[in-house]
Amino acid sequence: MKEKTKPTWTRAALAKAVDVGAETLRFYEQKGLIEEPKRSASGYRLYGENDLERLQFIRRSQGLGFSLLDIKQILELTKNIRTPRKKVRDFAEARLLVIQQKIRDLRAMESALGNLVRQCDGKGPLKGCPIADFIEGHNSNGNQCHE
Amino acid sequence: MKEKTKPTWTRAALAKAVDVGAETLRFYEQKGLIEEPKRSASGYRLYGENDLERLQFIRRSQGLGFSLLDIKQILELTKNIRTPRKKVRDFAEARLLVIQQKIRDLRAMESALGNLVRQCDGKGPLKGCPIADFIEGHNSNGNQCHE
DNA sequence: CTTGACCCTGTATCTTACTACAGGGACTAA
DNA sequence: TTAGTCCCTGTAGTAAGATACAGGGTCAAG
Repeated sequence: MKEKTKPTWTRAALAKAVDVGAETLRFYEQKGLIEEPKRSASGYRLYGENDLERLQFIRRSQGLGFSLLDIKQILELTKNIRTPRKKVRDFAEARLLVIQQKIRDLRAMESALGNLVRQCDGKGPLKGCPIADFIEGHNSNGNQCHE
Repeated sequence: MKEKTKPTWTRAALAKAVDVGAETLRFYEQKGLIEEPKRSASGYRLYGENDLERLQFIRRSQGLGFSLLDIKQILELTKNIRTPRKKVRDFAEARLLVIQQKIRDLRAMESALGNLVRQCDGKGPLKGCPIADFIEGHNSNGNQCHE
């Protein structure tokens, strides 16, 4: 419990630092995604380093397609040192499967679009259309494609 | 323009086949994501194979984090054989960048969670906590973790 | 020839994740 | 001391993506 001079932010300052709206911080607080911050004498919220980190985690996780509820659960699980080991492990394993499936799906789409970009280079007729293939569920039939 | 006996579905049947609610089909139709289907004499919607495929594409794309608007745009682009080549290519290229970034982010999370699963195997103390690392923005400091 | 499952239209409601007031207090700079 | 810009609380509104409901027509089985 060392007590070095922790930097603090006001609401708008923290919001700016993590690139969210100031109101969003109040919203996250209501939803239990961030802790209730300390207050100044006049009742202003005063945020610390930990709030900054937590918010950055929230935004990164959202970017990966997790809902605020998902994020809340993983934060609750991991913030508590007393959480049983197995619970954290099971949660992480379940998430891992979801993530791995997403990666597989994205790679399929990447490959389909990558082919399109390579083949649709703007000249000559096409042999097949990877987008059309993808739309039709990865059946590789040589359709006509974009003139 | 061959006219083989195309299978048709009613609204509920198609909805079941692609695992969405029946009302969702009407919603997608309103939003222009699927074409207005043919109607029976009494006004019932009659869907065909192409509707099935399109809906499967929509659901896959949604699973990859694309909005209905994104999906509508790519469908509109690709359905029209007359779409200029360059437009399709540019769109695909932009999408490709987004997809590749998502894959990178997901892999970072996969790796963090994968480490957690391997290290938090339920026995002994931990050297570090990959979830905590991820929360703190990939700084690898050896924190305590879940007892 | 009725019952029950489906269909039609139009509109209303719900969830998630914000975003925007309204009405008032606090702090800073001139 | 008076703007101007922040802050407070509570509540209302928005956009996306469905999902439900009201009031009625259709159709196949028994």
